[in-house]
Amino acid sequence: MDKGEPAERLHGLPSWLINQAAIAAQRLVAEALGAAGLRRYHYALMAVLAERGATSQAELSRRTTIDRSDVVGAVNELEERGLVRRDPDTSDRRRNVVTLTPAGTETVARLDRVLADVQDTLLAPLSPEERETLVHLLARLVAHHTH
Amino acid sequence: MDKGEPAERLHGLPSWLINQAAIAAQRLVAEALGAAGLRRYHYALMAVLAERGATSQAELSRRTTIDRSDVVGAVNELEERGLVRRDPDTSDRRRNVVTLTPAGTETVARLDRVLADVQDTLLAPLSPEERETLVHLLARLVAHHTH
DNA sequence: CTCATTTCAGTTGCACTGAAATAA
DNA sequence: CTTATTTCAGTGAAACTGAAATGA
Repeated sequence: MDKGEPAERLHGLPSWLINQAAIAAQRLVAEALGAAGLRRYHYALMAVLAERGATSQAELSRRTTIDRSDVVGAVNELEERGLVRRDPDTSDRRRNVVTLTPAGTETVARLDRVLADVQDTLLAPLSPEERETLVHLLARLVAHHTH
Repeated sequence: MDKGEPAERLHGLPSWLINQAAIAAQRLVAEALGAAGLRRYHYALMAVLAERGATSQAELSRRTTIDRSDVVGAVNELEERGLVRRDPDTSDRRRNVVTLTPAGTETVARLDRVLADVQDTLLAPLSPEERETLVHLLARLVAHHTH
């Protein structure tokens, strides 16, 4: 597709590299999830539900960093597809409690495997030690900028 | 703002970490460039022009990874602000040759410094060696996924 | 009263697609 | 005839903003 190297000026900017890496990552992830008719937000929400069980929408927002208002829409779509249930919380009537359905549990387990493969494709050029280093450095960056 | 740690399931996904890092990076960059009334695409184009001098739009697209059609719009906006000129290429009449104006040269030099500060803020939690490692690993990832 | 939760309505920048017109 | 360049028109996911309604 594109010949012609990216400019050195941009290539030397960490923010640009991170962004280009994110574009590659998102393309691979979108492709993989798209095969299941889902998007990134859907998986993120289901992953949290698989990990924590029944969770309110506000809590889903915090655990995924997806905005509260976007959680609404994504949960709607998951509900339509029969992958989650949304029930009123009896102990706090402001809240909805979201739960994976059996179909949702099955789907997220399958997507876990699909996404594991995606990680492998994404990190293909790096050795296991380098992958670990990268993940560690990114985790520290992310922690620093989200606290 | 947000208490509540991100889910472990997501935190263990390199693609998720890269994405979160990109969100932080883009927020800082957008904030810095926004003060000058510009966006990321504008800087990327001007950085290439500063580095290479007069360049066609198709070549700008390749060097920035910005889509050809988006280059059109961004160059329009830079032209309106008097930061670049767009002249027909006499030797290939399909092409436009884009050049930085004196004001553009001045602006991009200023933004270079602003963005250098942004990189420092972005990488704040990492030591100089760690920054180098991160940049190196990301560069290899990006190279692998854009060739 | 203040704060948290859900929801709606809207915005913005970014990445991308498809196709037309022009010219190499 | 095929390919490259510019441009237009439009799409889509993602991240975000502001505010209303409800209830702790």
